[in-house]
Amino acid sequence: MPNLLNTCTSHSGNRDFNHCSNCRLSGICLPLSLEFSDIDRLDAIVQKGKPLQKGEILYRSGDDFTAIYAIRSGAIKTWQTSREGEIQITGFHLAGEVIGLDGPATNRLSNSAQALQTTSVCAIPFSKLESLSRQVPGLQRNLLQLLSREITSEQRHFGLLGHASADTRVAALLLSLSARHERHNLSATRFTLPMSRGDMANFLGLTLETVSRVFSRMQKQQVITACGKELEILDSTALHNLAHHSD
Amino acid sequence: MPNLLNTCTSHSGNRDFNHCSNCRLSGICLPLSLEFSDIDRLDAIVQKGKPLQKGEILYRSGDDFTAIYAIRSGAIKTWQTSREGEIQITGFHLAGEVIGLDGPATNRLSNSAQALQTTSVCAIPFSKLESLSRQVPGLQRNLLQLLSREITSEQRHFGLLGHASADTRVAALLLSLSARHERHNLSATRFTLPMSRGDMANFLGLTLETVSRVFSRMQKQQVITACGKELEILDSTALHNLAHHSD
DNA sequence: CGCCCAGTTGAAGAATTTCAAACGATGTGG
DNA sequence: CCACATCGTTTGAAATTCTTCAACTGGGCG
Repeated sequence: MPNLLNTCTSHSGNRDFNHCSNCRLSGICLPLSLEFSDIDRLDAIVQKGKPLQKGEILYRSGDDFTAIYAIRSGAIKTWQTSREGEIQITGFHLAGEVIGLDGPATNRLSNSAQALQTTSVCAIPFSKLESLSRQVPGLQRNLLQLLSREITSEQRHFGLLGHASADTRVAALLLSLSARHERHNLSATRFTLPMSRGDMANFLGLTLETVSRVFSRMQKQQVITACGKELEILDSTALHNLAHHSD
Repeated sequence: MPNLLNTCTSHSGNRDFNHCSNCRLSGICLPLSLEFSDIDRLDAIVQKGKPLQKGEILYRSGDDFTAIYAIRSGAIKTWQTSREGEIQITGFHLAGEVIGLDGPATNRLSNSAQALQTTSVCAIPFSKLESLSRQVPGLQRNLLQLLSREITSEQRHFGLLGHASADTRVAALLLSLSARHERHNLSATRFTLPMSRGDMANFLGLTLETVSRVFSRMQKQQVITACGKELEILDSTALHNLAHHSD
């Protein structure tokens, strides 16, 4: 399918989608509730690169931290590797979300990031963002909020990983994806999963087989329909019940 | 035991411990590598309260977010409550660590915080900190670093919760506490656990009984000695091996 | 055409949880 | 001062859930 958000990349008009002020994600991205003039200043430091192809690596664990990345379209997975080489997926990130927030900790990225499908991102050089946010309080606030949200969303994930059944974990992930689609006025009940079963499993602290079995069970119970990565949520109430640790 | 850090609270001398510049935690706390004059400006907004007693609540989930808290001494646990009322402990925090970083996300605290022992904290009003950090780039950097470190440390916890055995989880927690004691030039091999077995279990995504069994096993294998909350690490190599998922 | 990859399904196994009982320390009231 | 209740912890045995190992399927692609 064509990447609508990027059809304007080539021409130089001022009113194309290639500026924060016209980006349809400005309502949920870093520019949120900034003045127009401030958005333009942010816009000036943001670098729009060419789209990443599926499988392309955006950055690797250990890379110098220079920028954070706002996802314009597509999907990215981030992960860490333990000393023993085991990987742990730390998140799936969709349009409007910002990644690289682990960088300021040590000035090196601790996660790696890879496109799960064709994905375009805005790179926001961090030192420039830092100095701009010193001058634009609203931007400073948004930046801190971004980091803090990452903290709370990870903490919410603790609950899943710590105390939830396999059904609950899978249901929670599906609902989270669903909700994030809805924010973009996309269908909350029908969408395609950007990641493999194995990725879901890793993220959820399960095995691939368990995730597959949960999918089968949910289909048998008419809660979802899954054909490969195409997902339809048939009974969102039931899914919510599952996500909240009932049986 | 007397709380040395607070013996000076009453008199008004300039060179007591009641200022960031003289706090023995300044090497790991927010003032890290700031100029003296800037530390004084930070100092001016920091509020040192009276110590919390064991069990006292510092803040509750849902409270308005007004300040972050630096722990001067003692220990604090933070947790969240799910919709169903299940609690998930999100962290144990020792001297030199900062909590409340979940606040900026929504301007309400999503965690609750409770003292696990007598604990004194500095409250740092966030709006003042925000404006001061606009003027002091080093402070802005430290603040962002603080949030980012929280993100990475939580991500590291994912690995444990997702893919580690009970032994590994417990070993990792003990080593984490040990390392944090060492930073304060306290014994890395002998200290008292501030939290209950149940708290450890909850944090690690296990049951109280499992944690207890792991403790027993580790004692049988001469890796640790645990008498109630008094812990001694006998074989730190073995503990490290356990923490890295071997058997 | 045949290989490979992602996913599904089955059966056996392992680890943790659950349920239950008992312990020691601490604190309270008779 | 002792009996009794409580709390945090330990330990045992059974139950459960998830994992592991293995075989099989179907689509995509050289």
